[in-house]
Amino acid sequence: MAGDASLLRRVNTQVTLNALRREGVATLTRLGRITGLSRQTVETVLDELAERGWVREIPPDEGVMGRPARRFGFRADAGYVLGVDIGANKILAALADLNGEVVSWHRVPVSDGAPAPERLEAARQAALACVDVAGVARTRVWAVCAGTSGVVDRSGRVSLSTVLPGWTGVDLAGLAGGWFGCKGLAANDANLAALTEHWRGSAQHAADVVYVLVGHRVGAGMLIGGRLHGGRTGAAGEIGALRQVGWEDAAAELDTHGEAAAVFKAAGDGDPAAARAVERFAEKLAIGAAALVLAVDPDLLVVGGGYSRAGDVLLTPFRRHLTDLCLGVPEVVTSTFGDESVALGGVRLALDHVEREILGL
Amino acid sequence: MAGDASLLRRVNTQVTLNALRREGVATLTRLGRITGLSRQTVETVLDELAERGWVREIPPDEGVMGRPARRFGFRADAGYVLGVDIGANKILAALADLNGEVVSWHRVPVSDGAPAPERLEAARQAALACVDVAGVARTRVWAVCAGTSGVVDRSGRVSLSTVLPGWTGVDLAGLAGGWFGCKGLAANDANLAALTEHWRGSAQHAADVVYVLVGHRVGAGMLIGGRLHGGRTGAAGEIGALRQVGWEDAAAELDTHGEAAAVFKAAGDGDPAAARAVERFAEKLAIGAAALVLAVDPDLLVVGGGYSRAGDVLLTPFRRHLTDLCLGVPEVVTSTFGDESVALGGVRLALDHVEREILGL
DNA sequence: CCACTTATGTGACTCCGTTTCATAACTGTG
DNA sequence: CACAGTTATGAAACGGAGTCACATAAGTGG
Repeated sequence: MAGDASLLRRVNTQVTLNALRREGVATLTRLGRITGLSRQTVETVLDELAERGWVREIPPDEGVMGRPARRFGFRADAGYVLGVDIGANKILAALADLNGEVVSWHRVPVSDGAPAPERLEAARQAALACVDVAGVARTRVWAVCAGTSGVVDRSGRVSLSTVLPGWTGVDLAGLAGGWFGCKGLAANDANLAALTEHWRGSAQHAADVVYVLVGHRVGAGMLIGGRLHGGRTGAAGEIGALRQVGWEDAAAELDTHGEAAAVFKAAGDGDPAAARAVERFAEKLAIGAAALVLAVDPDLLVVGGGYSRAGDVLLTPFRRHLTDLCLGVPEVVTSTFGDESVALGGVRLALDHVEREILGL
Repeated sequence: MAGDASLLRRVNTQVTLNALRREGVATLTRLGRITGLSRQTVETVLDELAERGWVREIPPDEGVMGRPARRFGFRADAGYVLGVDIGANKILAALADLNGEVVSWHRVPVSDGAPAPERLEAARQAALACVDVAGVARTRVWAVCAGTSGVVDRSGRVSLSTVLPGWTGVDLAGLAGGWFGCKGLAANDANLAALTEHWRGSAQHAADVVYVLVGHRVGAGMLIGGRLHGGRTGAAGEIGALRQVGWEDAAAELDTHGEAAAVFKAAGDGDPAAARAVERFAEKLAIGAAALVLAVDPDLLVVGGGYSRAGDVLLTPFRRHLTDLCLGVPEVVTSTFGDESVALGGVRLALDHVEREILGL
């Protein structure tokens, strides 16, 4: 609780490292100015960090006035994190360095009805391949985070899945960690997508975000205070379970009109039957979204998932119904990421873990 | 961002002060053991705090072995905070010291239909009287927090009130601060009640709490991560606004059966008509509660407000319907506080402000 | 009154960070 | 190519904060 002098050093190390991560490469003097520390302090801190492998000294810049300054760079390649989206039809893995820059993608198809062991094996293969083709040693993966549809509890177990066969009860976090002998995490896909939008997408400046994942299945995730909010059992956002909301059959009903993309297209082209179907879908979507909006009153509502590509054809009626149902409607935007958002969210969550647990704080 | 030696002192001062607040009165040696600091450090810190008025030296304990130890006590009476519940029929003010111990209550009735200026004047009078009868100088009130029904935005303005006449648009926080020339805060009543339950009631060990305030009017508040979550506009929890939920008319419908307390009593005594009315009320309540539970998946659901005194007569059907509607139902308990919960929540919120802004951190 | 117990007081010491000033290592210009 | 100008490094002195060890003070209990 209390601190002695070493606390000061820990704090300043953290501050310096963060500054360097933002800068990429920086001289001692510059880091001193940024952090408010003296050059000497920054120097000893960086020498320590270099010894521990977090930071690397880089040859001085040439052709500038004055004595060449010692330069340091954050070793983003000291470790890696992996995000894996385990979906109904595909598995997508993303390997990123400690700056969160993705260095390798790997996608494999998987069948809708694949039993859990087959899906898990495919995920494992994809994860390993993603790392191997990047030429990264498997031991340098420090954390893995899997994302999937369904309810994922705090420990990373799938406690309920209605779409993937045999998926309920799978200990995703444990298994994913086992692939690389590192920390394993798991979370709901909509939650991870929300995290991605907050990290690099359209929700960057919002603290409280509701993300509605609209596709063949409809789900929702949320961020409260900039942090993922899963709730007691990981089921936060599962408003679709409420009969009065009817998310369960909204997509199913739309499907009766044909391929979803085609229905949206037809509606956009003025086909009245398709327009009515989209209208009904938008209304059902809006009821659930309204319940979430009224419950948490977010700064922003992000609509993502495959069907969000329909754009205004879906969004316009959706906004209209939402305005009808809510007191004050937050800004509604579409996701800026496609189907990489879940894997990227996994990268972000794994990175959060690494920053907290390994970089210390 | 970065810190020099004085940061260390600030941290350790904070730690020591917190320890002393928990202990009430403690010797230097004991504080040293608790905080992990050396006796010397604790001593200089406490001498500083004594000089600044936060802490007072207390005559040594007698009749114990060894050399008498210097003892210090937190000066809980250095400042005070005030919580004011501005309700439809009453105004209740609570004055508390810096330990949160209430030293004075003051209650005044107010008419249902009183216009805003009259209600505000009554609140002001109650607040001042509450302080005056306690013999506390008005200048020693460091923060005031008002609680009221309706939507209260971040700045403490009532942005929407459907029950109190002329209430929409009132700058409660500003006015309340003006009464004592100190910081003024304002929040929704259900939110404050939730805070009280988390502070001293049945929600002490829950991080995410939904509080449903059940009375003539039904409202909800919530805590996320132990902190009040108001949302963008302060409307978080206002699920009653959704037609599909029907909280608006739930209470109104119950009222057609007579005085609510009497209806609950009759239902408990086996009157079938009353039982049906309660059943319908419980169901409507449960639909909204289920929406909140599914949205945020809290650790705990607290049922409070006047009608919660009905106990199991209401709670049993409520729980049944909730179980029907939700995936996994959280623990459901009744509030441990009566109608003081809102004023107490005001005390807590004001205290939070004082701790953050004045005690520093 | 003396042994025992417990807390205080003091001085030396360590860490960490800052300031200051001299010095080093470049660029570019006459 | 020497020299002014610029920018960074290196070293030493210093001060704040915390710790440790040990001597000393002020009680209690027989």
